[in-house]
Amino acid sequence: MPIQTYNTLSRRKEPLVPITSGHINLYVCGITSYDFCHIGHARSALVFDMIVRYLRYRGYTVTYIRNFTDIDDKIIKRAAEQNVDASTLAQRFIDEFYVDMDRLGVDRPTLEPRATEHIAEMIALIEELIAKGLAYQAGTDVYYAINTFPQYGKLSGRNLDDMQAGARIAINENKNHPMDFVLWKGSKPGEPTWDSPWGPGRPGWHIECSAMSRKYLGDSFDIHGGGQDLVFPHHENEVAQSEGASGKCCATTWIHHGFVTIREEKMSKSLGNFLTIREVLAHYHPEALRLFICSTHYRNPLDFSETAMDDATAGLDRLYECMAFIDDLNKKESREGQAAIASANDTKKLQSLEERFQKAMDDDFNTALALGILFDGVKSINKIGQHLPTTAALSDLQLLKTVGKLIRDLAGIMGLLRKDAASYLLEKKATMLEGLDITEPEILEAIQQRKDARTAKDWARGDSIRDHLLGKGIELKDSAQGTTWTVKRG
RNA sequence: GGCGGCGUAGCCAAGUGGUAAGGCACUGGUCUGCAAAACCAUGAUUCAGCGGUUCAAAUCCGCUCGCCGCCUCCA
Repeated sequence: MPIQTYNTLSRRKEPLVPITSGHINLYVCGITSYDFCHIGHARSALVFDMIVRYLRYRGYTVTYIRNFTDIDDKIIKRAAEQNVDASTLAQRFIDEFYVDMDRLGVDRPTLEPRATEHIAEMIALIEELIAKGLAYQAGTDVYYAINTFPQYGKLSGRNLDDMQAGARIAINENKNHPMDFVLWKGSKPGEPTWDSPWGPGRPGWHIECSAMSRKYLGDSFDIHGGGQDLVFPHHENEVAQSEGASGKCCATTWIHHGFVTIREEKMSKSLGNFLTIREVLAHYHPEALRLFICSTHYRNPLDFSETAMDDATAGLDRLYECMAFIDDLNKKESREGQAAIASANDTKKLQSLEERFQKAMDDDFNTALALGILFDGVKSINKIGQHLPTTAALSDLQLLKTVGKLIRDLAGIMGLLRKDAASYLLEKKATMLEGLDITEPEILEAIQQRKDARTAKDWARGDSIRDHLLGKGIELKDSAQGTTWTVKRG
């Protein structure tokens, strides 16, 4: 049973059948680099990072191309405001983008081409379109004549008549048809320019992706991805350009992810209600953001809130605590003949975990369900761990360790559990401690005092020390191995 | 006006014809001197509402209500 993916083009789930067996060519529209990235950009990067990792886990080799738009109106405008040139501004925010991606642990794509490095390819493509009668020059601009592409609208599911009824399109005297879009714009004084057969100018937004996807992946490739807002006009126009030029289907499958909202409202630059990745990471662990993003299906809207991030953090802690328990099993004594604790039901559940995970992910990358399966595994592990005797059965230990490693590997596809569990918990403790009015030596001192009091069976004094710590945000846990402490959540 | 999506327990969220995963929160129990953590148990006779198809519907069809996105730069 092949992986099923929802295809925007056909509006349904379809089996993913690569053009070249065993290999997936993927092109994703990346950022326009003129500002810090917000968590909507993070969703895009994380969703496709997950998809690529899953495809590789399933045995495909993947060529993953993600571009940078490093020349565009917004970049020019922002650069002018800041009195720097456009390329300097673009480079600065590409650098900042990498800072964010590295903190999120996003793997680098195979190639990250930039628009400004592919001007020649774009010019060649525009010439090809003109030669085929699909584009025309008007003054110093070149436009795509959408009337020449009968299938225009097939990706976004709309037709020209409907769109004109909306009539939110500014009239441009140069265009033959109001919906024609620009392939090349003649430049105004002071703007970055490149020479072209139509005079000095710069490329329109859509042409870069057609030129670069074609250069690196060929006329036809497997998956083209991006945010839902790119469906129209960006991807619709890409289809017109690429398929107009090649006469072939450009991408078999189109994958579009949903938006991040804040207070149920789409987060966007124009609304000014966006949160940058670094603002979020100042308060939350990168993996908590990843877990949050994987907690719903990639096509659904996702509402960002403190509560949601706290929930995600609690879930991540639960996963790591389980991993820490598994790691500690190495110190545990075992014996071959010891009766096993694991019930038949739990054993069965744990043994089928990978199969269930795959089934969930094969169904259009259902990370929400996949996470549920991992948590279910954690529950079974904890249950067995709860009843493990001092000298455990070898079979129990083997089962726990095997499944623990499996959960870690599978969670890794979503970018989770990539840290050493003990380090994660220690770091977390240290970070949380920073915000509190107490230091670790003070806590350890208090624990020692309480221990002395308890040894003397002075429960009242022991409890008062514990309550005092709790008042400072420190929770104690007594166990056979001694007393440990954690920072109270919330 | 056109196109598309969504509405499942207090919150988040799977489930697209066979009798409601998982997480967070809450409550009771086990454990503990008392706690905490963990575990166990409990929670929707029900999936926005109303009708219809079916032996069977959260899942299919119709209508109603509510919310959201795209149609303009946008992940």
